[in-house]
Amino acid sequence: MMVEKDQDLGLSLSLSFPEKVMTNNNNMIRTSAAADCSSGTAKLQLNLMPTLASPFSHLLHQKTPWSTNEAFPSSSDRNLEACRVETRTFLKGIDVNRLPAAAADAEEEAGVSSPNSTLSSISGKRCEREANGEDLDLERTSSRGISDEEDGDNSRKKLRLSKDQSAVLEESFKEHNTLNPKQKLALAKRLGLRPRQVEVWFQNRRARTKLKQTEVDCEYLKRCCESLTEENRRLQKEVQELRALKLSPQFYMQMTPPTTLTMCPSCERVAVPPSSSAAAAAGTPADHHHHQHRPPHGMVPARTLPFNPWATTAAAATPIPHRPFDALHSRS
DNA sequence: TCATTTTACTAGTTTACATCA
DNA sequence: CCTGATGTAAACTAGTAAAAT
Repeated sequence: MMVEKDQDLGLSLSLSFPEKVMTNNNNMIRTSAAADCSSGTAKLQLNLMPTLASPFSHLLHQKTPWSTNEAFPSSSDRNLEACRVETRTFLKGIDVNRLPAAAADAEEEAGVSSPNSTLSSISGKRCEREANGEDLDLERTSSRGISDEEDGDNSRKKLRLSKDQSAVLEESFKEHNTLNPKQKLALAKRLGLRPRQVEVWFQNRRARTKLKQTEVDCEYLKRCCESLTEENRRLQKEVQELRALKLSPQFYMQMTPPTTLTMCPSCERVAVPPSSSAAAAAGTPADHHHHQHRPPHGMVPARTLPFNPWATTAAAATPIPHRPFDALHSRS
């Protein structure tokens, strides 16, 4: 899990989306997530890859848990559904999805690759193609694999795919989430489906994939937002406390103005200017270390105070905590 | 180079079907 | 057993972008 490292998210989070994720049709779905889809949306298991700049940019072709049959949607649901379909099929004694061989061959011979231009399509730009009434009739009959009397009404029958058909389609989808015309025809022939059905299945499958991805992305961004909000809250509080301390006269009298402070980039200790006699007498960082700590060029101290609460002394050799505020707390 | 057509896709919707209370 | 609500998947529609003509 990437988001469990909240402290990493705090300041160095990069929320970049994959390039063209929503614009390039071909690449769009290739973004994927390693989500545990067996749990739907509630238990999204973010497997967001920390090595990538964007957690959303891993490819679908990578084997993700939920791109497999058993994980998407859920193994139980799918198996259950498959069992249902199988039972139905068995009871009916005929697989209604099976396309009559002649029809399948006819469609294959047509060699049409376009979804909407396929004669198999009753949808899409159908009206433009309705001139081919003969082929449409063939389509209508063969697509349902049912008798002509049922074909009379305009209600479209939705025929669930069998377990085997779904499995093969899933397998194929794992290999490539889009199909070229040849693959589509081959798959349709193998499964006894119309190419249009195979195509629709892939379209819907891509849509489901994307939906899942969106859910994962949403979850991730939500967590990022929470983390950043928390960090922001913490920093605001810190600022407030620092301001309060700064306004306190007691503190103010003891404190060297921040402009006189410098921090050694190598040891991250705060140094006082060498002009400070008190600091020099106390054996200040200047002599604990390999080089002189001076205020940055052009930074003239507004005033020199005898005691610098932030400066380390030789006696107190412990490194100053990274945050001055923490140092102040530890002193009190 | 520009206009038109074709192709392949997406997002959103509809519909049929299964399940469950 | 019936019925309505609900979820899911197959199928559809409208639209877009890119390639082809």
